[in-house]
Amino acid sequence: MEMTIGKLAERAGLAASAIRYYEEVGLLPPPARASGRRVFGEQALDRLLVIAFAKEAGFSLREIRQLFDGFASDTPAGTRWRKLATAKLVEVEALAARIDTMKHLLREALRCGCVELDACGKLFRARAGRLGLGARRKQRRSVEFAKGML
Amino acid sequence: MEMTIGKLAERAGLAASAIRYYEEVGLLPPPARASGRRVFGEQALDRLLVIAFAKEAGFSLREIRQLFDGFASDTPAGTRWRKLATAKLVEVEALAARIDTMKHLLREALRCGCVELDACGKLFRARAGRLGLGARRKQRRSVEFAKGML
DNA sequence: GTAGGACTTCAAGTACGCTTGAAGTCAAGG
DNA sequence: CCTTGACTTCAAGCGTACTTGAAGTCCTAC
Repeated sequence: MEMTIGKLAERAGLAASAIRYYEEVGLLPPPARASGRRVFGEQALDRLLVIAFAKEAGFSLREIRQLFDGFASDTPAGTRWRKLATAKLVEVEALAARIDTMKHLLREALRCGCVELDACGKLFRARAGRLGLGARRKQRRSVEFAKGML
Repeated sequence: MEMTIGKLAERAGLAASAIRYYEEVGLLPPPARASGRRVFGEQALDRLLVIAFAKEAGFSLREIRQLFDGFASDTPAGTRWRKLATAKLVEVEALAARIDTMKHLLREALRCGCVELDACGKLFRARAGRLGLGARRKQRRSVEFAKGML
């Protein structure tokens, strides 16, 4: 029933350091201690499972905390997290569109017979507008979780 | 024909600091100087267009440099970059699948009537295996460019 | 001659999700 | 008693793609 951080880490498939980190950022409630060491119950594992699920679904740790906060002090009951999930779904769909663009670009590039680098550049000149070049669109990175790939 | 970094930045839709950064990491050849200041020709803009295209297609700056290196010392001619692009296409398709999973998870979550947080955790217990939980899959992040979202 | 604006360099900061290292503590086993 | 192993804390590091700030230089215009 009760376990040390090592056991919990093993069962959750995480590193112990990750669990400490989750605690530090408020994703996991501070567990009981036995002579300094953390002692976790089964609900800690449940929590980690929910976190894993949310991560899989595309939520950042910060967002997951908001999700959890939404559970606690809620209006009707489960309205807040539903809002967040819906918003995330929109983000994910936008991301899917983005991925689709990538696929098209890659296939297009593979079809073109570019051999020389700077020739390609000249090629792009003609249709630079399509890439938003010169448009100086301001970096609004509202899609928090996709940072690595914008 | 010749321009300062400010003009180039404006035409490319980038910040001047970004251009300096590209030069620093070897994406842009060091331009000529006039009393200390960088002086760029039109090909610099071409280069930036190619870089923008590659970024759009999902390549990291490091990968773009490899792409460029491939152009220089090549075997048949344009074989190396084609290899990289093909590999990237595979990565992107994997990513698309990942996004699809996210969509499914989100929709599933929205369908479920979870009201209490820890109840959800118990729910997940039953099918934890599906998430790879407890499997301790080692973080092999070969999909360099998608880091922000794993 | 001097103010302004655009440029220069270099170091450090940003966000995210952890990991790693150093130094110390604790209980059990030989 | 002393080693071993698992734990503790705290600080710093990693990787990506830049941005920001400080301090200095340079040309032009007034």
